[in-house]
Parts: sequence; structure tokens; C-alpha cells
Amino acid sequence: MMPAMDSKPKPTRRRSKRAHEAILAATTSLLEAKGYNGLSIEAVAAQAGVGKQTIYRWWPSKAALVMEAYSAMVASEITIPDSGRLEEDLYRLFEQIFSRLSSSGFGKAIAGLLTEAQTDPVLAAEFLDGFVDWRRKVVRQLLQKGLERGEVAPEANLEIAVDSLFGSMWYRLLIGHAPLDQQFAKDLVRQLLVGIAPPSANLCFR
Amino acid sequence: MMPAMDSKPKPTRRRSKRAHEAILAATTSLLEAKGYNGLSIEAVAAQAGVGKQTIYRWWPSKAALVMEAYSAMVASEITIPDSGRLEEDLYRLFEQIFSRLSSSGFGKAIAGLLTEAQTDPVLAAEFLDGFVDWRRKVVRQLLQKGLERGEVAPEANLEIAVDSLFGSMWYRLLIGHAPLDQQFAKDLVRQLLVGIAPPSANLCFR
DNA sequence: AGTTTTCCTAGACGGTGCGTCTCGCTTGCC
DNA sequence: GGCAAGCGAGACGCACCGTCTAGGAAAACT
Repeated sequence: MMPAMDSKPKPTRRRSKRAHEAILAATTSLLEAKGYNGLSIEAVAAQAGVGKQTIYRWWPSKAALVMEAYSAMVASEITIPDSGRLEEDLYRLFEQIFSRLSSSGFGKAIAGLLTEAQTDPVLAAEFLDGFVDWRRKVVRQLLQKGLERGEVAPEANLEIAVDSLFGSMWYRLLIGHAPLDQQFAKDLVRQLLVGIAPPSANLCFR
Repeated sequence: MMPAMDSKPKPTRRRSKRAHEAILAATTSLLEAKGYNGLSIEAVAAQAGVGKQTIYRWWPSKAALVMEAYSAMVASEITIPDSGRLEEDLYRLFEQIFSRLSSSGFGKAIAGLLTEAQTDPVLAAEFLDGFVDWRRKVVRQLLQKGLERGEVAPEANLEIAVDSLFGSMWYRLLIGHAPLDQQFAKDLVRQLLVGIAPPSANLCFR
């Protein structure tokens, strides 16, 4: 997902590993300190001990830089649960995602990307690809499996279910009126499932 | 909600109505053309035919300017439905809100405000006050009335219901993967209500 | 080995917009 | 008719932008 390297596979590249890592580290550090709008390429270059040109050589924009700085951290190490029970699976998945999102200055970064994506179609596509589509697909498949096991009513609108789950997540992340904690993951999944379960399931509120 | 005038009530103010309106008009116009990040005070002043100082005199920041430019437009003219049927009321309410949000460059503006709110606590509070809390309260009251009429199960978690509704709304507004149309309002409300209705209601999917 | 090629740091450059400021000019209140 | 506040205009120093050139370091190829 967008490593921004190796446009041509053949000729041996000699990109400096040291510079690359220093730049990404400085980016995340400054991002958490100053926020997305307050992040300047000059400051990143200075803190990383790097020439500005080195940044501009490898990343086309501030947005791309921020995307790479965070995408590795986010995509990595999320295991897709498969317990055979839909509620269990969804809960475990969102618990993982929530704990990733709550830590560090992720909200600041993501909101900044979202802003620029409003006016930059290329970035919007990359954002969708990197932060949205993959996770939606995972949840949709979990729901689908649940449906095949009879844990979801066949008339339920799965797209709206996915929207409700991720919508609530982003909403709390960006607005910050309530925490993204385990309890919320549990209640959110629970209430959704009560809503889309078939009558035979006899699910009830907790 | 934040008219940004009248810090002291007594001494007669002589704020120019012409300038005030021209500034707000230029702001919305440029906002839709350039997006939040691309909006510059200089450009607003130039397009409004106004000195920069006039803007800085009355608004403390770009964010405050954008908030005022949009808050009037958004808060106005939303009537709170009261048909006696919860589903009807919620549907009508969200239909109104969706149509306001989909028109014009509101998404761009709102996403920009959201970004700055991530690092500016004052703005975050104003944003919550102007764009979030009021609407949440309205929906919570509708749900409460539904509960009292027996249209909602008493064990349902109303806060999570509110999060699901508005979360899905913001999610689609900001990510743009699907439209904020009447059909979505209908399906969203429907699926939520199926989920939180008491067993006696015998609601089913459409 | 030496040569070549590519990336590196460093920083100068003109532009743009920031937020503050200083001008006279206009305007509404007394 | 006086006068203080608000006005348009624009000059100011500052921060960053994104581009560009210079000279040095280091990998890759003989």
C-alpha cells in the first residue's frame, strides 16, 4: 500500500535507509506535537538532519509523507478473528482497531488527511485505499459469514451495518465527545447485532 | 452560538453591515472554490473589497470566520418533526439535515474545522457547541419520547443509537464512499429502529 | 584499484500568506 | 460640527513553500 519506492524495479536504488527512517520518525514526532496543519517540511528536514530536497525527492506532498508515516503503524499487526461467533469476532476486531487509534496522535493526523482529501482526489483515493476499504471489506466478510451461519437476518442491510460500526468509530475519534474504549466496542457490536439478528436468535440487550 | 460580536454591550458599535456581509459571502464562495486549507484571509479581503484589518478586528481566526459563515446557514430552518411516530420523526429530521449537508461545499468546510479542532481546544469546544451538541440533543429527545411511547426497548443504549446515526452521517459526508440521500436516511433509521425496538413492536426489515 | 553514478546535506532563491502596523478617509453618534 | 470608532489600503518582517545549485559521500561497476 503505497511504499512510494521502486518506481522502476531494475536499476539499483541507493536510497538512504538512515534518512528515510529519520524523516518518518521526525514526521510522526512533529505531527503529534504540532498537529497536521502545524507540520512543516522545513521542520521535518531540520529535525531529521536531512536536506529538504531528500524529502521532496521521495514524497510528492505532505499528505503522502503523513500517509506513509502512519500507514505502516496502522495496517500492521491486526489479526482477523475467526471464532465462529459473529459477536465475538466483531468485538475482538474493533477492540484491536480502537486501541490502535486511541494511542498516539493518530486523530490529528487522520483528520488532517481527511481535510486535504476533500480537495485532492488523488489523496482521497489513496486514503480510501489505505485506511477505509480494507477494513470495510474485513467487516463485511465477517457479517457475511455470520449471515451464512444464520446469525444475521437475510433482509438486513449489511452496508448500513458497516457504516454504523465505522461511522461511530470515526465520529468518536474525530469529535472526541466520548472515548474509544473496550466498553464502547462491546456495546456497539452488541446493539448492532440485536438489530440485525433474525427473530430466531432471541438476542437481547445486555 | 458564537456571533463573535458585542464583547462589550455598552459603547455604540459602528460595525459596517456591508463589510460584514461581504466578508461572509466571500468566505463561503472561496471556501467552496479552494477548500479549507486553500482559503486565505488575504483572498477573502481582496474578494470582499475589504481591508485585512477589518477581518482581524472581528474574527480571531480563520476557523472562527468559517464557523460563522456556515453556522447560520446550518442551524437555520431545520424544523423538529413531531408526528407521534418515532420512525417518521427521525426520518424527517435526517432527511432535512442530509439535504443541507449535501448541498454546497459544506463537507470541505467542516472537515477543515475538524482538523483545526484537533489541536485547538477552544475551537473544539465551539465546534461541539455549534455543530454537534444541539443536534444530538434533539435526536436524544426524540428517542426518549419514543421510549416513553413504548417504541423503544427500555434496555436500549440511546447514546450508542445517537452515535450510530450521526456517525454514519459524518462518515459518509467526509469519506464520500456513498451518498447522503433520502434512501440512506430511510434505511439507516429503519435498521436502527429494528435494532432498538422492544419485542412487542414486531418491527421487521423493509 | 579507480571511476562513475546517484543520493546525500546544506542552504540560497523568489513567492505566498501570515498577523501587525500605520496611514488618511468615512461615518454615525452627541 | 466635532470626534472617535470603523473603514480600505497596503507596507512590514516573518515563516514556509517548492525549486535549484553546489560540493561531498558512498554504493556499483569496471
